[in-house]
Amino acid sequence: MKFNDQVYALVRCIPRGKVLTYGRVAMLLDVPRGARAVGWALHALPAGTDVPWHRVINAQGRISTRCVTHAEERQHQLLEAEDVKFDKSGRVRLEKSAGIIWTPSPWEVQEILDQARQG
DNA sequence: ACAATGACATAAG
DNA sequence: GCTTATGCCATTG
Repeated sequence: MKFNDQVYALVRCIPRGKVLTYGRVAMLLDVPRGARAVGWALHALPAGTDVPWHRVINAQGRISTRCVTHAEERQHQLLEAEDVKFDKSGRVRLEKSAGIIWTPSPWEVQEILDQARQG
């Protein structure tokens, strides 16, 4: 599964203190409308995975985990541990000035995708 | 190949 | 701001 591997590889490369939206991940994977697929990939992750899935949120800066029980609190805690500021409504500021969105360089993304492709 | 599902995104009310 | 409806992509039966 290239797509899943790419998603995992990309998410793994998200630096601490930064987050990424499903749509953004899909964009980096050359699938601008593949946000759902990204969510599916993260959903397929095991419990003790080394992928920082908590750094992936929806476009509204909110936690979308609906199937996973209590994953919301989990993400909130994990992100707080990463110095990620939350709004009063429990949302993350995805403003450009906030700099919370991880914006990797094209070559970096290319490298990551290439690595995922190799296995 | 078709139909159904899902940790999404966007537009309209 | 929240709910409803539509579109999108990958996976599964």
